[in-house]
Amino acid sequence: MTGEKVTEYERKRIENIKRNEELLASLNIKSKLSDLSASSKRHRVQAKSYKLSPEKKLKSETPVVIRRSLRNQGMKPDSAGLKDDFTEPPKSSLTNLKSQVTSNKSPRELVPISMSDASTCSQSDAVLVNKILSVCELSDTKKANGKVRVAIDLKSMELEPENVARVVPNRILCVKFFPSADMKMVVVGNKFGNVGFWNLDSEGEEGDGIYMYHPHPGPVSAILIQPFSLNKIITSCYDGQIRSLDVEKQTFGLSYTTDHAIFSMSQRLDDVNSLYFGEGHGLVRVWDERSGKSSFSWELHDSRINTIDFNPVNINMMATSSSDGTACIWDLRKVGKSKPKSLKVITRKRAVHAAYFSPSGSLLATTSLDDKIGVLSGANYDDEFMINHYNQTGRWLSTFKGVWGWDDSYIFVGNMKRGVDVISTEERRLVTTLESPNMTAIPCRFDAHPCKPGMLAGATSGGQVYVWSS
DNA sequence: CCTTTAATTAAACGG
DNA sequence: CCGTTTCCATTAAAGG
Repeated sequence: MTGEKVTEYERKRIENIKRNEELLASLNIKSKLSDLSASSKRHRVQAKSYKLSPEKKLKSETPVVIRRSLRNQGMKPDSAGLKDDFTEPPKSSLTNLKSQVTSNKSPRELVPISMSDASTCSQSDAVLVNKILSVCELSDTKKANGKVRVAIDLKSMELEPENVARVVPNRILCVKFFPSADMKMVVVGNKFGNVGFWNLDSEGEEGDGIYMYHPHPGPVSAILIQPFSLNKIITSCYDGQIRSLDVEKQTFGLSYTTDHAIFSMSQRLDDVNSLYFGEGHGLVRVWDERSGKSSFSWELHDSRINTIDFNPVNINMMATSSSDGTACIWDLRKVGKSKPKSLKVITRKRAVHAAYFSPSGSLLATTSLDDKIGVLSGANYDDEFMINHYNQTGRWLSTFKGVWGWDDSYIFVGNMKRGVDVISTEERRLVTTLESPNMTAIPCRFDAHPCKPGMLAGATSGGQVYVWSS
């Protein structure tokens, strides 16, 4: 699509600007170090009251180039990530200047990064590590990580003030609950490559339950958590990396790297060793984690793939949504050298940003920039009804993606008036909007807690997370 | 055709 | 409280 080329140009331009900025930042980084480290402590203290944040942004010295403070990007004062898709790597002066003030690894480097190196908070994260590992060590009989499928009462859903927090700075692109009923913990990824953890069960514990790391140099596009190995958290990045956090080893390992952006990632329930991700301008790649090889790659779209999802019941069925204006359902039963068989193509007027199967697998919800949410149903997904829904989030907000709740009844999607619209598939209309004075910004990305009915996390473009609960 | 510009938009920050 | 800054979306329209 022509839009893609504009984006490419834009990216290139921004990269150059960023590079200049990095150079300037390096020149006077020493004078800023004290300020940066001093204020990084305050960040956590104020994390739950974003409005009163005392953080000071580093004042820009020149109005021409776009400048962002390292702290504003959630980075340690000495770490910096550079991407070089379009030009030669910045050698010489910049590299040397940086090496004078840092011995830390850049998140761009193709090696594992330890959690402590990636941590952006001064406080110890031992409580977080212990929490995750202790739930992992529960005996199988005590474990409660089964996915629930129940009807919920929308009226019971509320947003308590203590379930609001700023977990990371800036724009959140993805949010995910740990798939365990023994935990109320969300993980988010933001535009700067930060991965933030928020333990909502941190009552009586030290700190506020919020921990932040910087394992990626760019936007985090997806988060996967293995239901049966909760200590393994996989993240993908626009800068072409997939990292796998092993909480036991306390390292963000590097699973895959490419020059192309990774916009989406998913996993089949029956195969935890394969990652499916959308790479570049329409490629779906299947990566075998154990062999470290790409088992398949298919050119399925003409533009970026925004979501990949698997039918929870018919496990060979995969749905993709793309900025080429289509959403597709694929049959993965016969994948040899050729592409999977296309079972269904939905064509929309504009980019499609999500296509998710319902919990029973019999419905497919699509969200498109053409201001419609579509629901496919029927034996071959031949029936479709559309709901008008304003999806123009503009430049500063992540796009809306309608997600399913705990059964096939409802789809949850953000709206531009700081509410969560709820669409009933039974009534085929918008039935209610979740609103709360505690929701002071627009929630764009959602995740329903797989084991706790009524618990829904909404994430904003300002780094906040709202956890609604019954 | 391809390339480039402008306009749009919400929220955090700071004076 | 209000003006400034954000700048990895997206599209339409203008320009070559």
